[in-house]
Amino acid sequence: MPRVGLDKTKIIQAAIAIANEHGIEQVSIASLAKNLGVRPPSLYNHFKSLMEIRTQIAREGMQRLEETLLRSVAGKSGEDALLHFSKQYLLFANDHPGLYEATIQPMNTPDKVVKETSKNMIDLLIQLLATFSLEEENALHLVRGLRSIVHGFASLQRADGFQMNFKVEESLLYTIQILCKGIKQET
Amino acid sequence: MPRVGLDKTKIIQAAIAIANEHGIEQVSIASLAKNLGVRPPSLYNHFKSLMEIRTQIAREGMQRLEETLLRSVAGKSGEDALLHFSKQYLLFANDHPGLYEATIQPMNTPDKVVKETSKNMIDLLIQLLATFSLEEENALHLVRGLRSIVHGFASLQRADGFQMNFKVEESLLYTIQILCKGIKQET
DNA sequence: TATAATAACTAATTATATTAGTTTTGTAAA
DNA sequence: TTTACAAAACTAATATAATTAGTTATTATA
Repeated sequence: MPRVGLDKTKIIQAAIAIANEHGIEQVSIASLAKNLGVRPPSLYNHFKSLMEIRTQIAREGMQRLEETLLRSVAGKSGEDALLHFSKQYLLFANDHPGLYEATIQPMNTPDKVVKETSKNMIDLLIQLLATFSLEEENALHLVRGLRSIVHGFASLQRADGFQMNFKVEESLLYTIQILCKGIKQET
Repeated sequence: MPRVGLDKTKIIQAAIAIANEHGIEQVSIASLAKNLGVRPPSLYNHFKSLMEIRTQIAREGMQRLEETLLRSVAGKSGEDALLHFSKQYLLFANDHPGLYEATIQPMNTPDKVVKETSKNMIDLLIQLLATFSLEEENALHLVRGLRSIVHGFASLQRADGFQMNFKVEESLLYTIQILCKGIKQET
């Protein structure tokens, strides 16, 4: 019975690797145990349940995404900021598909940390829109619109909903540009 | 052993009901059997696997959604058509949450019928954008943008991603209006 | 060195999908 | 009307999953 030396961090890292390679639904106690060279019940020394592991993945995902987005708009404003925000959002979903997947699913399962990080991202978008000096209610409408656009692109892209042959990133940025044209006209 | 008189239609109807009430992930051989008053293996006389049942739900969902959308834009064009399209898309996702959920998931699982119906919806959006006489490449960008918007609103709404207190439908329609403002300026 | 915490284990429970093989029912032909 | 057959529904069994209870052994520390 040679001790493997597991801890929460190693388990979550393995879980994220599985999620990114094979999808979040492939993260199971069984697959994790096999990957870590351990029997399934051993994982219960570190986590209470599979759901707790999934929630932890979601937290990590949200936090890394938030950091990425914050970095993407540092020192930028207006349309420029929105374009960089959107581009990095899409890239993140592309580079860490399982992690991104995990961040969406558990909006059902209300985890405090996940929800709070999500709220931070909304606040960030509100800040980015501030440059356009919209009426408050309209700004909130557009925050939803922007979230929908980036999330929509991220998930439809992953789902291969876009079967056309030219770049998805271009489409996203073009859409944001057109939206900004409309916003500028509005104010 | 009194025969219950199951058939594919009744099974799928029960599955859709479960999906709409409790989510697509709650549609299982076990839950279906219980609902239909039958032992789990009996369902295999009608479907090869659970996946086949889920695929069938997705097909139904896509077909009903397509019909809804076609009806929503009959006799309309331009911005008006886009607004009605979007509104009905969101309503559909709202009224048939499980059915809508089913239509998204299996973009991974490539089912011919589902993909074809999906393509029809893209073609419909292309038609709707025709009024704006955009360059072809830009029109394709915006088709993706529009799909992302409606899908983004539908899924974020469902996931309770929108915790603010005013109407989601308004936000969607406002976003579409702003986008149209931008489109008109583009051409 | 002895002890206490705990990592990892085995064994067992419950729930799931699925397969094989059996019984029974309904229908259609003799 | 009877017979025969296709198929609906069943029982029994297998495989895999999550989880719990209880055991053993390792490691850190007192």
